[in-house]
Amino acid sequence: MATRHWLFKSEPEVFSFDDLWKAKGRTTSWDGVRNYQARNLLRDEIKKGDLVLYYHSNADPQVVVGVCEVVKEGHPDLTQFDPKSDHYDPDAEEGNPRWYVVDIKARDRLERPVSLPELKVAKGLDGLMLTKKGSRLSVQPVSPEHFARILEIAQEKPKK
DNA sequence: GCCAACGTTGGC
DNA sequence: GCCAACGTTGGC
Repeated sequence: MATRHWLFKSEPEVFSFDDLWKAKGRTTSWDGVRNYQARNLLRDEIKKGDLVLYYHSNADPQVVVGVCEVVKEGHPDLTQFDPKSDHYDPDAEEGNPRWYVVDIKARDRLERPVSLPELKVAKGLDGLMLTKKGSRLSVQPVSPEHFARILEIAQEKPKK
């Protein structure tokens, strides 16, 4: 199957691309997703070898900063069973997990971060979910064309 | 800090 | 099953 492409949002205050870069093996489990649409993608759609754009939301500025690779496909998010976790879900049953993660490994830092305003005005990114109004999904599909275009923009000089 | 957009919950 | 109330996300 062809490699597919995704975009994951993270608040850098919580877990930045630098944090991932410094993590053991530059790898982390993408835990804490508590939205069913995103869960379905993590559990069913996102495959080993897929590529992920790492996006900093709720940041100043909001930027795409790096590329990661999926190194482990959907498996249960253990934080749902941990009462001490912020992501604890009292309704999740052992043996019948409700929430899933994939593991991602940081692969490349972009030449430069590409900001949300740039993505909005860039040519060739029509229909990108990230720039749609009201699009809050924290795990989003990205078309191969859009993915390539964003990497290309990162190679270009920043526009003021 | 505000608030629009959207998702979830729960009463009926 | 409807929908109002509430909670969260995330841009501004």
